[in-house]
Amino acid sequence: MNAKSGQAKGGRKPTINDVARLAGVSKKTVSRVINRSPLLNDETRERVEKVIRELDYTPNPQARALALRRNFLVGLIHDNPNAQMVLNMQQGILEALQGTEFEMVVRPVDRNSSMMLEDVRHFLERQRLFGVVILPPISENDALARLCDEVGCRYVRMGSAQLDDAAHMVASNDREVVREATQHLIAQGHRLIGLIEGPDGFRSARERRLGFEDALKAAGLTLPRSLIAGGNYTFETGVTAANRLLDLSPRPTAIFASNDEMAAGIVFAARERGIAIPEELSVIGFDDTPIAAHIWPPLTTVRWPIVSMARAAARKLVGDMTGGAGEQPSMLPSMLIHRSSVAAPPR
Amino acid sequence: MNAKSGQAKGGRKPTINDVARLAGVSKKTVSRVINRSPLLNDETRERVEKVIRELDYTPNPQARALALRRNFLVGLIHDNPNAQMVLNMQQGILEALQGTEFEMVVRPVDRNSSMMLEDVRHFLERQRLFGVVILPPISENDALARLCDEVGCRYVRMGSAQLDDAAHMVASNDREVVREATQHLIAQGHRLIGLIEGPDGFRSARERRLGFEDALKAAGLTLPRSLIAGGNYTFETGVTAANRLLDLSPRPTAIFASNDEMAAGIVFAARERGIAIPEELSVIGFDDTPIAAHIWPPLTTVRWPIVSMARAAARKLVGDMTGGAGEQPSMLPSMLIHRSSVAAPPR
DNA sequence: TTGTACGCGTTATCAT
DNA sequence: ATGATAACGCGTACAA
Repeated sequence: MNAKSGQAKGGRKPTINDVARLAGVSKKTVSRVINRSPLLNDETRERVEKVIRELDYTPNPQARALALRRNFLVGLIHDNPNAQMVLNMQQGILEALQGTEFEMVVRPVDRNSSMMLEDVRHFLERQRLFGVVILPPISENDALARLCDEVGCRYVRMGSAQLDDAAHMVASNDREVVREATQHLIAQGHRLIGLIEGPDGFRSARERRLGFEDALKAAGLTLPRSLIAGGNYTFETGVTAANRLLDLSPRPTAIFASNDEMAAGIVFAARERGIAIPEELSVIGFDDTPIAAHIWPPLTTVRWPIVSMARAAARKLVGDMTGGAGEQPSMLPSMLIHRSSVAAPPR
Repeated sequence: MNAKSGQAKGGRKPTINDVARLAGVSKKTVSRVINRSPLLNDETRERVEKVIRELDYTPNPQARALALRRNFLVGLIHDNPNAQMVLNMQQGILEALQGTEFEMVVRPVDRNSSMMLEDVRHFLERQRLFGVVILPPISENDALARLCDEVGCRYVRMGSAQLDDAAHMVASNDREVVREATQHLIAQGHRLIGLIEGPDGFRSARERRLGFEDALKAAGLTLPRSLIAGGNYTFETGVTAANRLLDLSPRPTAIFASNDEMAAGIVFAARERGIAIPEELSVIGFDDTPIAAHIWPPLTTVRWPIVSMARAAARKLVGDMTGGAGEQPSMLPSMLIHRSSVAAPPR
């Protein structure tokens, strides 16, 4: 006679055996209830579910992971330097995982490390994650996506454009919304508009630049190379790039920066030089991170629907398990947020 | 004859059985090698380790979790609204976990929810975490710490003062460093110094206020109630509180804010009113989040050693396992960072 | 539709 | 010091 023949007691948490015994069925039947097997007598199911409720039974995740050779963990792979963005993504993912049996494990990677792919492979193979959500910019790495496929790990990538099929991608319409933003500047009367780009090789940088160019082209404006400054998505490079643009003569009357950090750098540089914003210089950023609203003047910027995107990505990942939150969108629109950093150019 | 009698092949990852067979020992012996059992023949150990290397064997975490009734996961419990701080903590924890078998799972909680404790209990009991790191301000909740004890989960709390014994706490010296910061203002000649507090019930808010008062008292200055404004650690409450203080007559010539967000609010409010910083108003913040360096003028502030604290906390948690990074400190000092928001008062 | 017997990969018990 | 055997809690062939 072993311990299991007794009632669940002594602090021991109830197991599937306890449920089976009390419900007068076999383990397998309980297992079927847990896993929502369709071929089950309704009556039996209800009896089992009743016992589950009474015992407050929850399946042991470790045991399930071993048997299924798959953990109930969703990984978040990122190499994003922007804290607010990463945290918003985490929030979105966690919202989607709310009430499910999934947990989120975070895995930062180093884009520039030669070991990156090997590290991730090791991670995925060892932990047997249910799936991963990959944040930009590392999400643009196709080799990483292929690696996930190889090791049999589901994935959803987030980014500024459709880099993958709908099942594996949640994107925003960066190009379109930047075109809108630039058109807004043009509509205010600006003709000499500078651009601070994101780093080479980033899809987001490219999309935003394309949108910028689209707007100028549509308005019949030319874009001299000198009005484009390179940045690295950091505040410091924003300052440097802004200084270069503000040294120009004639000086641009407006600048679009590919993200808020760099836009904050513009404001900083302008302030140092005594250039008034928006009276003498209009600025538009991108992301709508808190800094955009907290500097002076508050920045007109583009709001990336980060939380919704992350939520959609996570739902896409676990959707089939949790009984379908239905089809998840693969494209979520950004929108222009009007604050106080844009005005008509000085006359 | 079952599959295991063959060589490890066909993409199957090697198991402890493969190692045992090839090394000509039993599973248990391999297990002893993995778990660094002291009672082992050196010769045997080396033979096993050689096979482990050759096979590139790694123990299956899911199986270990089931057998040990303990997952190799470190939880991060937080209710912190400051993204940069949370992400820095994550970074510190991950640095400590680097190269170990541990992963980090993130768990935000709602301080104000009546279900908070129940949720966390459920989480801890289900996931059988190895341990958790608890971030402020939820780390100040003693009931949460007791809960961890109850369910047999190790924990380390982070905070602004020693709230627990050294094994369960990593703190900073907020009170002392705020005293220093305030003394710096006094040394510049300020006599009318305002304080924007953190929210009631936060230990950090209390410690920082005490440090502020310490300095005034030591300098023989009085602190009229009107010079203390309440805040909520948010930018917006910083603006509101600053406006109240700046309406005073005579107006304070310096303000210490209990965090950078609120300090940024002061700068914002001053800018709206045309009050020049630091010429007409000196400001000191706390935390040294990026915003402090990115607004104009760059903020003098206190740098919290967040990453180091988190690293120490995580090491404290897993230290006994990973072969001891030695004793971890329970107190890490903050330091004053001098930038451009402090000057002598106008005469 | 339901149950039996076994596998998942590891650690623990108790021998020797 | 080492090994045989039984847990750990759940899923799955395959039989009934």
